[in-house]
Amino acid sequence: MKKTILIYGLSLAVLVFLLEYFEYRYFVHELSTEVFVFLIALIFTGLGLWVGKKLTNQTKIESPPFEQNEKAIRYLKISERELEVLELVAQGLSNKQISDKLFVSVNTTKTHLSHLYEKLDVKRRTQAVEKAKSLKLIE
Amino acid sequence: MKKTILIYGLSLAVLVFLLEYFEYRYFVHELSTEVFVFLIALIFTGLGLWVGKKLTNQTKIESPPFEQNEKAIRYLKISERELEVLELVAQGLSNKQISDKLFVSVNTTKTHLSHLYEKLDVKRRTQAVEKAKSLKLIE
DNA sequence: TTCAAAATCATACTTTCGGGTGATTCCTGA
DNA sequence: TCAGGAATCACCCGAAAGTATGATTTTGAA
Repeated sequence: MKKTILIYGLSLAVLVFLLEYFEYRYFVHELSTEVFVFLIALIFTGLGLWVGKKLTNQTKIESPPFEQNEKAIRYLKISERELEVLELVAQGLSNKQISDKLFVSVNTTKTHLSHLYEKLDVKRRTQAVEKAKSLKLIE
Repeated sequence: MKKTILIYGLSLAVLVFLLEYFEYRYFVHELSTEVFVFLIALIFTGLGLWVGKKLTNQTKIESPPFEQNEKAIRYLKISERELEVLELVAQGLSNKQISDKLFVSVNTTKTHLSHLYEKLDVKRRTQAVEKAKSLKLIE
């Protein structure tokens, strides 16, 4: 951002400097003035476009990255382990597969899920995933 | 987009026209040429920014709205009815609820789902939703 | 018109989920 | 030290989901 503005300022300065340096009056008068104005306009339209692109690109890069809603997680009192289970559920794993990944029994996974459903106020895993994503608890 | 370009072109034309009209040579020579060039640069930088904003705004408005991947749907030979079921599954509905919404029996819903799982190459509804979303079959 | 795909439904069976209850261990903050 | 939350596990039961197979009807394209 700062760099962009700097480059823009420098371009302006360089242009003015070059005009001075080459005694542009003589040079310019060999071209038609319309052409000269047109060139300046073109160059600075380009610069404007470039600057605009730089500026908007930054906002684009800032928004997409996932930002977990930790306040909601705290508010809903969802524990670490429950969140882990939730993420695996969202990946489409079965309770058995989740249990194997976390090195616990299926019963444990089911207990975590029960608590999750209660906290999220849902009845099924698909709803839990849906809600968790809308609340940005998971990606 | 077309309008934006049109306005840009018109601005250029108007500028040139005005220069002619006011016999700009005399006018301009009363200002220093640096100032004149600077003004032109400023105006067209602004125009460039404006055009850039218009153009990127369009891409911003066009990208967020969901764009269904119809090629994938055709490629996977997923039928209309199957897609409907898929959407309802993604909303966290049970087979019973889906059946009621579509006025068919649970058996029918299950049949559609079986076909879907085969086409999407998954085993469970949560996986189907996951995959369908990543393929942009559904929102 | 004919053929294939799509949509519908059924029956039967297996697996997975989810609910309920209760127990143990560990850790932390009052 | 004591209460409470978190994590762990078990057992049972019923509901939901998924698999397999087969059948009928509708529909659209060749």
